[in-house]
Amino acid sequence: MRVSGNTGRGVTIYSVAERAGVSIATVSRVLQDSGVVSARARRQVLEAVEELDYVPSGAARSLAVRQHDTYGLVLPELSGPYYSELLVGFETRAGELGRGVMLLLGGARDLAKPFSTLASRVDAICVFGGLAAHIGRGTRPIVVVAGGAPPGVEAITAENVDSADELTEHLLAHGRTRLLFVGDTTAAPDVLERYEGFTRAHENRGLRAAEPVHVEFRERDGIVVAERLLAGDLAADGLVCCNDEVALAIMARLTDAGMDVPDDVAVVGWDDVMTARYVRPGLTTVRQPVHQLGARAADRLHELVGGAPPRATRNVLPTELVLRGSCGCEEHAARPQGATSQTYLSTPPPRK
Amino acid sequence: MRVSGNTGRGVTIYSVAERAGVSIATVSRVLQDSGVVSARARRQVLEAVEELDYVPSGAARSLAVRQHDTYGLVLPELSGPYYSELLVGFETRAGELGRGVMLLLGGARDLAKPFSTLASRVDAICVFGGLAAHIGRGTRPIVVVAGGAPPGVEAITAENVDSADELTEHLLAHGRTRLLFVGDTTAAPDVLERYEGFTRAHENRGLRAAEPVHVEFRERDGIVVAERLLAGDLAADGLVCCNDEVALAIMARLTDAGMDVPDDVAVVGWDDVMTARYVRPGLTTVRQPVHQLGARAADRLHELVGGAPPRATRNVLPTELVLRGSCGCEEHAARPQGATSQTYLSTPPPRK
DNA sequence: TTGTAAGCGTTATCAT
DNA sequence: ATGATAACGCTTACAA
Repeated sequence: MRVSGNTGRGVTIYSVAERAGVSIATVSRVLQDSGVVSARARRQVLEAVEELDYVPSGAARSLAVRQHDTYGLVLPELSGPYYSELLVGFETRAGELGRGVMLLLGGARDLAKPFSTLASRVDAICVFGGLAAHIGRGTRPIVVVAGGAPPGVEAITAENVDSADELTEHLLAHGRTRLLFVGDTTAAPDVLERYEGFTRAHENRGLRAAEPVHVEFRERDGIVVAERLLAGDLAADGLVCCNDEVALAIMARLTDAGMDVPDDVAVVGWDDVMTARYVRPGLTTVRQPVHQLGARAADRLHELVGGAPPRATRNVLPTELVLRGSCGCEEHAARPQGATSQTYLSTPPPRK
Repeated sequence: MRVSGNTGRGVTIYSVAERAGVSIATVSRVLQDSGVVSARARRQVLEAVEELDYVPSGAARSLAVRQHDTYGLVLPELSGPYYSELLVGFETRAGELGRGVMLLLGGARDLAKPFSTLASRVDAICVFGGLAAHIGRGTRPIVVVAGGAPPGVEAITAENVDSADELTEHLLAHGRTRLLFVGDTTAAPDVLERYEGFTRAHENRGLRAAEPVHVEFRERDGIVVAERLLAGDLAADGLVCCNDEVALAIMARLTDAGMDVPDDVAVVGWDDVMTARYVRPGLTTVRQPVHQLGARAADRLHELVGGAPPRATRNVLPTELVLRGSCGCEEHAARPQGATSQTYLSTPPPRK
């Protein structure tokens, strides 16, 4: 039988109770704002808390209420605005729901151990599509964001096929005849879907789409493609790139070597990064509702934890084309650098 | 007296023990890899874990070991590469130390409650400079990163005064005579330090520095400054901006209006964002060791939790100037867009 | 309105 | 090598 419970050195709820001259139950009540407490008791407890500089043990609370009040987020990295915005959306919504966020970054390391450690500390987990394979056994509620999910696991993703189709058709309509898709379709489900749209646009015109040019996501990978183009190893009058970083790197290298974008070759990308509206010509790209993606994920986790059944159908959020000069659109070509001349193919959302 | 301990619905260490035909102590031993366990027992436990899809309770563990094995990170936002890199550095190092990371984003909301909730769930906290005021009472080990810390609290920051001095002197050496500092010196300690360097460079030449032009951090704020310049409300032949976003926005708007950068006015910034090397002229800027800043913070937290005494002296990390065309450097001015023509004033670190 | 006491699911100390 | 069992610090019926 415990007498004071205040055996250790740390200041606990027992210390506070003792100092305030009340029971630990009362302390808990005022701190949780639950139950009824006399003004006098409340004041004394608050005073004691202040004087003792008391910080409750989240672990003890979690254990007692059998809930961590924390959601986990697993991302591969944090370069560029994409992941950051996803994270912000997630964290913001989680905060609104009164939940904390534990972050796990994929990097190169083996995720198995970190992942299960994470699972032991949170109520539910949101994992980024490309990392879905790392998911262990399905004890915690999980949603996969931006990518395919194993059967039974809920998925939330931005629309890819249609916008890729639309973007490709746009290039085709500009009179381009030899389009290349640049991106590793095996690396991420998103990229594969974009290639599908690329293919579909060709088929709709009775054309046959070229095989994808597999490259990674980074700037240096774009350079490589540009070099191959310049060397004649690759031929194209239009490039549909898996993201803006690659697109921008290609554009820069090509321009650098004396080629003209979009006259010699049109270049388009995905993400609408900041640089896209600062380069000349502006980069035509696809803007994704990344913030909402994150927010939606947090929402769904919350509902799942609350006992809601997982959704069978994929949760798909609409994207929008941002037309600037790099695709060959005349009206944007002449604008000087820095002008944010652009056309939205769907209603632009308010920039947060 | 507890009989099975397995009263609830969840699968606990008791369920595993029962299924494996051993005691919970043995289960704990094999899971923690502590103590000696027979191969047979180990196998049975592992099997039971697998079959039951057992996820340990991090809360219970934390309570027992009186440690969360998690560090908190408090940031104001996540726009641009600055905060992201800080976060990545922090998370990476924390991961290496076997610690999880809980993230709290400042935004507009009141941080008091979220902050103390965070404090109850982690062993130590790293808070970004501008948010230092939100720190409650000092129960947990804390480090402040990129900014001033209250007395007694450890601080880690990038060098600001010297590099600002150097950058300003560089502009002065280019023959510029009317320099303006653009940034809110009251918003962040970092900005104030940069203005100090700006002032010092002037004093070293017997000149008097102009008062700072107070603006926020964002692109739109840069636009405002550019408009004032164009309207003649402000006069300058050189702009030292508190960050690249503002600098780029100004440059773009000015160029747009027919002015020439750097001929009419030189523009420099801070952070070396991606766009800085894609615009023409390239933006001269200061690169900060943000990743290391984060990593160092995680390291220090770890040491503090381990019982090390807080350091009295500020931990200052060196920065480097990145010279491109926007400051008036001839050799970079002529390079076509996209070329990463630049000069480092100190050894460039390997890009991670 | 307040207090008592039974959990919550681990770890770790003793015995055995 | 293994098993009881006492913490760990909190929440929450249930009593008073």
